[in-house]
Amino acid sequence: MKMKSVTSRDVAQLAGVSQSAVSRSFSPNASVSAKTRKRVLEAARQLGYRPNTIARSLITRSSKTIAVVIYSLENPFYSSVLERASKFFQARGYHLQLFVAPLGKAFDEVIDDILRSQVEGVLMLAISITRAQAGEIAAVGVPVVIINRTVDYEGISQVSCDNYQGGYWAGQLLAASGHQRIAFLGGLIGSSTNEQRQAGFLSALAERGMTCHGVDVGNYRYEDARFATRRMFSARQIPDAIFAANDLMAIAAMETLRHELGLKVPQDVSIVGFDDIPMAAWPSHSLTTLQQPIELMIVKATELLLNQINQTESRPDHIKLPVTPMLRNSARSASG
Amino acid sequence: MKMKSVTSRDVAQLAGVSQSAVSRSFSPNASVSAKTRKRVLEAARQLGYRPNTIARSLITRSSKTIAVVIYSLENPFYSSVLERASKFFQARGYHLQLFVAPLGKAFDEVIDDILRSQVEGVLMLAISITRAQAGEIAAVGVPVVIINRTVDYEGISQVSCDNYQGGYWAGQLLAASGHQRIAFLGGLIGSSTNEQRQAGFLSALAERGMTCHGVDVGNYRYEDARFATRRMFSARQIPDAIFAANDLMAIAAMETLRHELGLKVPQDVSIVGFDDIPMAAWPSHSLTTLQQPIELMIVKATELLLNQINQTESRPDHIKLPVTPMLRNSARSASG
DNA sequence: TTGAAAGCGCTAACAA
DNA sequence: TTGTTAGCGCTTTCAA
Repeated sequence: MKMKSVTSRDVAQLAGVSQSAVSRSFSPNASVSAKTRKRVLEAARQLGYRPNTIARSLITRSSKTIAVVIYSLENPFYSSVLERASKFFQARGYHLQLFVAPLGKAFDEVIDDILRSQVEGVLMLAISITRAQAGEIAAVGVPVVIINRTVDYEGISQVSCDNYQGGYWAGQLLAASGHQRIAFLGGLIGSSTNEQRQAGFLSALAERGMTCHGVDVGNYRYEDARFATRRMFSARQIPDAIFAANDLMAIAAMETLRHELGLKVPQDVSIVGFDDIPMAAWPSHSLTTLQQPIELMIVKATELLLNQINQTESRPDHIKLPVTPMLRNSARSASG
Repeated sequence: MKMKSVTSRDVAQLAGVSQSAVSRSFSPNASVSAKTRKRVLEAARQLGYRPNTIARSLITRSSKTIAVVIYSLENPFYSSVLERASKFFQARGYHLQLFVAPLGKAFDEVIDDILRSQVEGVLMLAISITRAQAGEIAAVGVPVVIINRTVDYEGISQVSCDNYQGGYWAGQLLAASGHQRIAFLGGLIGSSTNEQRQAGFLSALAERGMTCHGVDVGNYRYEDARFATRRMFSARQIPDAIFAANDLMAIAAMETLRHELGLKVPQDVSIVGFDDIPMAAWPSHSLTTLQQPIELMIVKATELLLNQINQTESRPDHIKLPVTPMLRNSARSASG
């Protein structure tokens, strides 16, 4: 659908000025007389002229575009992050280019794609990347901030919450309230968040001389977590508490226990989640969980990115933010 | 963060060929000898060269970018739509530029912004636009498809489900099962989906000689719907059924009734929603609802957009897809 | 098949 | 403050 497309030249002609006068009239602080600018803007209006961002980007070498890479939007936590990041960047005059990361090596092509599109920064949400991939991006000099994943590569900024501390708190809560068989419902295997949450959790148990009753994997997804729950509760010795590595899985476990296995939460089984998605606060679930400081994470991540883009204090950084326990009713606090 | 940035000229020099040979080597079907291309690609690899998409766009006048405009991601239905649309376009070599539409007249600026960025198409998700705004976009000649909103402007394609039919089905179900005081929990006032769902609903009631017991507004949002529910149930005569214009509000109503007002669903109050978001199928909610054919909507919308972009059969079109009733347990089917 | 040359629409020196 | 000029990095004629 190509149209004639009005150019600054057309406007210049109509306004009876030079083409650069038109350009200047559309630059916030360029030296143009008010009179010229007025004439130009009027001519532009008449012709329906709009500066071509692409041509501008080519010459200024700044696309004012940030790539946001996300794995999936199934988890409302990341919809929320995406929405806020989007508003944040828009307010600062940046465009967002959305990439849904495919699995496997197709991801390399996405990286290539991103790099070709001349974005000024990359924001990755819960995307695990390899050192090689990190290096490839860094070589081009595009600032990257990863939210909720740790990558073993300096030169890439990271923002996450204190996953270890969160896991530790969950373990401590469940152990202290007399649970005997505490299980872990894990997220994506090998993801840093999952490992850190699990490590904190295990260490809290260990401090009380306890070990984890069992581990299964739900890949941070609802359906997978339901299967995992069924497996866990088909054993002879069933857990009396579950720490799930995110809320979506915690709720999946809760639903399965209550509506499929006839168990009561928290009377028979306590459940603790992670994230504090909106559904965790829905009364039906009333999930005890660890709240991630989503707003603060966005602010930090975007600041980091923008600072690197604008060279002000451009060192990459690793930021770890505190989590907030949300005590609701899915885990009993005192018990026999 | 500007880098030296390797250009095709650098590659040409290293490979000992002309700059245009480099360009050709990166075009799928250009006439280059295998030998030349190999030499070029090798030189490119050595230098870490990647074709600059912006420069390419400028000359080919095709940005391979689609703007997606969304109002909010609070409703998982639209996260889901966004995720699928994103995958769909990525698979076809398009980039997605995400715009979260602000309210009020700031939206005009977003439109302007979109138009300046030379996108090849615009996909709007549940965005209400005025005739004036539609005209502005159409004047530039950028194809637009709106999902889930009707706009009174030919030249803009629309894809939605049969909202009227869905509302009608809900009204019929509730009326036929003996409910006496059926209320409507509305979405965004003035939105076409809301009006159509309500109209279908009312007409089903009217056919049975019934009228709507009451109407309140939840703006398609969870919290607003909770307030609306409290208002509805503080009246002397409380409803014995609610049709909510989307699932998020239906669940909000259900939560409020069960956990705040001590009413049973569906025994005391039946609830029907619209959308069939994942949470509707969660056993706790088990929400009877109308499923929108989300996959099909995306396919149709993206096809429409791509066809218009590529001039093949380029007429704008209005597509209305059928909804599927999902009978779960939030509405009783027979009653006294 | 290849290279030279002409721009895409704009910004940014540089003079005037 | 203005116009002229030279490109940004690429694709695409046009000849060779």
